[in-house]
Amino acid sequence: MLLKIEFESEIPIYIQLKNSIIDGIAKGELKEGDSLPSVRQLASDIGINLHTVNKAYNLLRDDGFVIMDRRKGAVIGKNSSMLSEEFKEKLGEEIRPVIAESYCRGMTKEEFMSICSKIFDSYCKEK
Amino acid sequence: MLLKIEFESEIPIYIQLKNSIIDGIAKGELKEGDSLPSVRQLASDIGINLHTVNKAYNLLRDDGFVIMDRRKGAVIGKNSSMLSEEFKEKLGEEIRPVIAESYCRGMTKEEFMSICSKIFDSYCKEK
Amino acid sequence: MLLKIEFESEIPIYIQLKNSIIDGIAKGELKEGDSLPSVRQLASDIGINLHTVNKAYNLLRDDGFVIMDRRKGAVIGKNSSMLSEEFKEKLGEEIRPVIAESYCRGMTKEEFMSICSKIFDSYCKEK
Amino acid sequence: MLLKIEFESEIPIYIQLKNSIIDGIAKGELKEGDSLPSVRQLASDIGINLHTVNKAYNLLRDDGFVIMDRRKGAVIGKNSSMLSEEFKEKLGEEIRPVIAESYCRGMTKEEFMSICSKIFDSYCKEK
DNA sequence: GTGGTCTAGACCACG
DNA sequence: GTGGTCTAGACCACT
Repeated sequence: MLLKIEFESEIPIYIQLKNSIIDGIAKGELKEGDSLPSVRQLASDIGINLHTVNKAYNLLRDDGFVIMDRRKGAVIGKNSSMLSEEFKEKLGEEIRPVIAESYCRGMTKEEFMSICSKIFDSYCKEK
Repeated sequence: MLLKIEFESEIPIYIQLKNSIIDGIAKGELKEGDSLPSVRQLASDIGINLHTVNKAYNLLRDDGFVIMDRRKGAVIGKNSSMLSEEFKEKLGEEIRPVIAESYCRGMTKEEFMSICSKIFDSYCKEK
Repeated sequence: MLLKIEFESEIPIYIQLKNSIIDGIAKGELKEGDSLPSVRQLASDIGINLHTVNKAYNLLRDDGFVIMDRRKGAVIGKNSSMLSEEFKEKLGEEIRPVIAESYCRGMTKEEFMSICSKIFDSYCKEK
Repeated sequence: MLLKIEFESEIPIYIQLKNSIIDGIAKGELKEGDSLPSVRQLASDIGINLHTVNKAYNLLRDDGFVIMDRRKGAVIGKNSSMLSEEFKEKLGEEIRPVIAESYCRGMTKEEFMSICSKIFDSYCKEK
């Protein structure tokens, strides 16, 4: 699996890293039981700080995507029953301003839905 | 129009403010030509620093939502033809990780689309 | 002569006004001896403050483009021998950063000179 | 590279700073990949506030001259394909009043073009 | 009165 | 140590 980090981006590296791994899980490239590279390994591979990788891993652990094992390091957990009401609320708050801006800029509902649909399909089909 | 700012939020105040105003435009509460409160007025109303308001206004100006009129201060601009390819790209990059996480957490495409649809309708119908 | 003022511009109105009048002189629309509208007249025509017009007129007077006559108001002066070394210096300082940026952005000398040439011709020919 | 700031000038410090850096790029003193001093460093060197430096850096970033690297701070970006139509328009509007005034003051086209030519060459030759 | 500029100092997120 | 955010208060240019 290939990790792309944009150091120029305004998005923090540890968030990009977290998103990349979730993206990998969504695409099926990372499956339950797969182990992630060690913090040190990944940090030196990408050329970033240890703390940065650590922070990403911890976030993934907090969200249930990853389980930290003392021997095996970080392994992908079983992603089930993670669809809490809390997440749905957070989701709504997150996409609301995006939708508002899209609407203001003149995007039709159809176009917006179409874009979402394509992205969603890019995960569903490959699995 | 009522502006809600959550000071405890991790989202910067000036971003919340910007989003609130775009939300107001999307809802039709703010229309082309309407003038916004002065930076000082709004700052004291909300209880924040005027520079924070200023930053939000400048971002809105850069995005074309607001025009700084030398006589009237900040007024809502005409939101037309702002649907650039650049924005669509940014939009895709912004929602992709949100969709990836939703998918990983077990959300179906139908459910996700339904949530988006409701939010979109909350703007469309009131217009 | 038609005066265009952009209230949304970042350029102060009194500067725009001054530039417009100089533009009119350059185009030959305003000639020596022509009288400008009264401060009150022009202010109400454009819909701006008296002080703003006054400021523009005073600048034009300071630069020798206009002479303030107690009876006739502001009249266009004779624009000759105003090519001081001081002005040439100021000119150089003013266009240097413009040229630097143009060059950095990849504009060739030919293209830049061509643009200048066309603008210059727009004044020369009409006279 | 030496930065000259005139505190008595009517031109805002952050604009002078921005122009100085673009000037440095044009002269070839600053090349792609070179990193700029940190905002704090530069601010204390020049003797101004760090926010003023920050504003200049952010403008340069918005214009594509500089990239904010999360690890290395501000670095000079690749200045290519920045010659948009938008810039050409802005350029024309910016130099038009300068040319108009020069013409009114009796400057010949040849003299004006000669001044521009010399300034342009001062950048070209050193590259 | 408006926004724009500059200063000063604080805290935080990031790496 | 980096830039980002926020506050506070000052002065100025513009209208």
